[in-house]
Amino acid sequence: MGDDGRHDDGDEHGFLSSYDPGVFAPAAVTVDVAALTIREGTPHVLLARRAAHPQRGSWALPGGFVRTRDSRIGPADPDLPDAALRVLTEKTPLPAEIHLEQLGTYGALDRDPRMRVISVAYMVFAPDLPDPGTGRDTTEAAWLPWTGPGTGGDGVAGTGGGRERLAFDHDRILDDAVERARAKLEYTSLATAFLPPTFTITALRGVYEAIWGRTLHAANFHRKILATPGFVEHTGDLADRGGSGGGRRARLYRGGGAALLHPPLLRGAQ
Amino acid sequence: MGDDGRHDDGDEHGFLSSYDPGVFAPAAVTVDVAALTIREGTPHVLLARRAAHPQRGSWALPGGFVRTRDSRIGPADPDLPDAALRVLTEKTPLPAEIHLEQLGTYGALDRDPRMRVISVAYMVFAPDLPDPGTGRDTTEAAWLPWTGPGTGGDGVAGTGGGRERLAFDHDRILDDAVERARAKLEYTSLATAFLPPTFTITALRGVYEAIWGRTLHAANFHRKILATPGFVEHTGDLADRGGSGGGRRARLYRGGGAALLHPPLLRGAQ
DNA sequence: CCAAAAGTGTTTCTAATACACCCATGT
DNA sequence: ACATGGGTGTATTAGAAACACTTTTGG
Repeated sequence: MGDDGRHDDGDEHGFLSSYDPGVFAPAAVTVDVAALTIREGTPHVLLARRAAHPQRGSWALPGGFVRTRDSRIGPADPDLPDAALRVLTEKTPLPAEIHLEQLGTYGALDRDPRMRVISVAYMVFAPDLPDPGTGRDTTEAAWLPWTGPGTGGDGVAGTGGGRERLAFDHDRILDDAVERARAKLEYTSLATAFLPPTFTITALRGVYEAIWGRTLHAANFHRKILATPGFVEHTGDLADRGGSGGGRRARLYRGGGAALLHPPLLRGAQ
Repeated sequence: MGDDGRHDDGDEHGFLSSYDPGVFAPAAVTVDVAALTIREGTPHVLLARRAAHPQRGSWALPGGFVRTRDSRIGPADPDLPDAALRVLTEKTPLPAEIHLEQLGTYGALDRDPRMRVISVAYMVFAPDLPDPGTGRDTTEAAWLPWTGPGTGGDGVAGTGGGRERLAFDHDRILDDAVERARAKLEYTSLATAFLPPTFTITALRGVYEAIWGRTLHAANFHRKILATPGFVEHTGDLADRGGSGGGRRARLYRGGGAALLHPPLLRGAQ
């Protein structure tokens, strides 16, 4: 912010009142949210059909313009995370505890045909949530599987589990989000964000296997988790038996305090 | 971007021509750059004195508004990294190869007193560069030492090597940048970005020691670097002896192709 | 010769991996 | 009884850390 549009030698108060934002050709600022969860062992993402042009009818990440001042639509967003949560709850109800973090900002001049739109992308990691009903704005929304980088990259729908391409550069944002999630599983306790408040070690392993896309050695994983201080803590309870064919009841854990894991869980060799 | 300010049932072309950005109260978008280097074993950051209000005269990260359309000031920035490099080269000349990456975006409603300013922060990691002359816009700029989180946190200048507080929330951005650099040294080849094209293993170790703020075991570090595939490759040359008291001449290396390190260099125990 | 810095050898210890095995529960 | 999944024991191996030592240079 060293380069101002106006050079003013007056006192600070005089400057503030005479400031004219118009000279900077302000851009529109949006937030887009890549909300990830795990269903049936594969990553899913919350998508919404665009109700308006451009690219009306395409799937897109939930998003919307950042509100910079109070209006009849609603109050201004105090900060960017508030805006991200707001656009997300317009599509689906969220539990009280939700993991939200910034992914990055996308601002190529031509990424939106209307005008320069600079989009601050957020990631949400959530446990398996119910399917969204038709939202407040009557836009269709759904949790859809993410099956690999460039899911819609070749634009072919319905082949090999693919999905049509997302609107704007949202395919790239989504791929960046999954790649970030993969990396953060190694050295943070992020995986617990995909699970309900209490969970089993096997469920935790399922998160790693779904996001990393490969199986892990169950016995060693179990030990490694318990050997990492602060990752999980035992609740004292056992899981009530889930349906199928037998097996010992697993112990229940909840997330420990630690955000960073020492040592990390490396996915190098296996 | 699912929430548009205008609900239009017409065709896409009609929508584009009738679109009115004004309804969204667009924010100003800036880029701010935390350019880091290492001098005499401690991290330094490029700062510029603010030439205009608000906070005129305070040190701040180099920054400026993103140009969203061509004007007499200059052409529009094609993408955000272009804007970051532009505002940085206004303060100091840069070498051809420069490591630039996005840090994050800061958009709290009250972070700038003029209006809502959303700032996309970038990081630059550079080898030791000459002191900037007085820049094109006559703003004073200098490489100043970063001595710890909250360098200016208590607002006291001149005590304990401290520095006055930076403008806006730039102290926080700078601290976030250093913390990110610390983490990335572990699992990427980022450290080489702080060095000239060829360097010695000892110089590489100096980068780790400066950023992590502690000494490392020289012999084990040496072996570990050479055991990490793709981190460095030998040039075949030796460093020409630097001044002081004796010592064997070190081999010269250049950066290898690898961006990610397997295994990582953990700073856990040592 | 001596000090200083680069680089290698070697021992010790810890942690990752693989695999065998026991425990608890459902059918 | 037996299949299934949870959890533990243990041997093997790879890597991290500590320390001694050799090599090469400047004074």
